[in-house]
Amino acid sequence: MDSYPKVVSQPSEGRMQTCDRLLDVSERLFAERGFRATSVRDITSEARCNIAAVNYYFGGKDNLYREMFRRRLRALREERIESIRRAVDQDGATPSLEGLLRAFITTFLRPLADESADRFYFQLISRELVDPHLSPDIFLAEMIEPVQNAWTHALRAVMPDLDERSARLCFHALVGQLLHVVKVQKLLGSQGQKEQWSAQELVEHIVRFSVGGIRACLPASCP
Amino acid sequence: MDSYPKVVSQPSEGRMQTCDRLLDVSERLFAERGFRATSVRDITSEARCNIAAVNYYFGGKDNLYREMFRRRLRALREERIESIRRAVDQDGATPSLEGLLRAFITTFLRPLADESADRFYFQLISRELVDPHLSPDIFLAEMIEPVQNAWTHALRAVMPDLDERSARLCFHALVGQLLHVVKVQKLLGSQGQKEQWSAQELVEHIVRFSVGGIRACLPASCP
DNA sequence: AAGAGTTTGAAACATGCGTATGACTCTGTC
DNA sequence: GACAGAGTCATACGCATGTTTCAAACTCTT
Repeated sequence: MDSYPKVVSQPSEGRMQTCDRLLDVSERLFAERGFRATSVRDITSEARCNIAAVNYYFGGKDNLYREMFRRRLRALREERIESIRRAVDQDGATPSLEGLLRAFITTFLRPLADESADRFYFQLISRELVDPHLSPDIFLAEMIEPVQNAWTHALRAVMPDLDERSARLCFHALVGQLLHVVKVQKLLGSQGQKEQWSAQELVEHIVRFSVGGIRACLPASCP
Repeated sequence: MDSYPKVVSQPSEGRMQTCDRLLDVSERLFAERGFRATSVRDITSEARCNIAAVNYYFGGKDNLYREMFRRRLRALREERIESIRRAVDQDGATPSLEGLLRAFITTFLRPLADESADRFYFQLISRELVDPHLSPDIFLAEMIEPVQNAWTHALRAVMPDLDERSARLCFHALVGQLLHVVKVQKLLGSQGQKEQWSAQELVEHIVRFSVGGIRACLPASCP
């Protein structure tokens, strides 16, 4: 599409290329401050390069944002779908609802680990959902829809009596919990708040809550 | 605190005062576009007054935002707490979990009605959670904490076997669902998406899901 | 009617923004 | 050694922003 140098030379260079530093720094700053609150000067300053580099490599701030976002989107999506798939046909015979949930939740929260390369991506997605700067179908078509489809399909394999509309609603109920709990956790942490939860505790709670929630959505009560 | 005119004269004037027009317009624009993307010129232009009015009445853009936010905060909080209280001791005898949930969810979603005076407030809160522009304790102390306390208290009255930590987590799970489902609904609506849910359907689903979720968080399984 | 106090108005100010330009350095090729 | 091209740099342009200024217009009391 565009004809900017992008990553022309192979990444064999020992030192990090300007292009990658821009992507890394902008990922962190966009996540921490948001798109508009992050200036090109902030980014290039922290990336130790000239202002013109953004336009030279990406052709503008918007394109930098888009490329930064796309960079991790595919990998993250595939990781989630793959984890769903594995949870369904892991034990061959009877996959459990709880196993499916635990697998998805764990994978979903993995980027929050402190050492994770995409630990800023979570905040970035939260921002993009509330205040989109990408053409909406990018995130919808390349993330939400595929994952939702995989999950809904897996869920209905585990619980055939659940109708599809309910299954999709359950998916959003689950994702809503995940996004919100992380947000609240961070909000309470920034304050000198006493009440906190460990990651382990959060996962366990969401698993239990969602197992109960999904079971309750069955037409009649069954196992 | 500040010594700006604020609403000095009584609101007996037939025509709307500049001050109120500024609050109304800014509420809508801040909700639709976000804080930074809304300029003072945009606001004063739509409010049909001079740019200087914002600084004259509020002393700056930030204060306008804060006052606009505070204006509805107390009423909304009291409405939610009151609805919780009413749900608990309505029938005198045994309040039901489902009744408590339905009451809270309905009240929570009420501002989304098209004619509601605070129909923009929902989006505003979503934005403020992800990208805060108020000192954090304002929203935490004047909204989240009081409502969470009321709800947790009511929930434990209905289900005494539920421990407090779980009850608080259940609260956030519920709010997370509510905020996210609205977001997704809007996202799908902006696209030419086939799948949509009616407000009625959403409420019913969240009630069922949450009733099941909360029951599943009990230490041992009981009625 | 006069004058004090309040509210509006047009214009300007300083700042920060995204982007563009042209010169410079470095590296590899002939 | 000359050349070409990629990358970097300081700098500047045009524009939008929040805020300020100060005079004009209005409102109300006396």
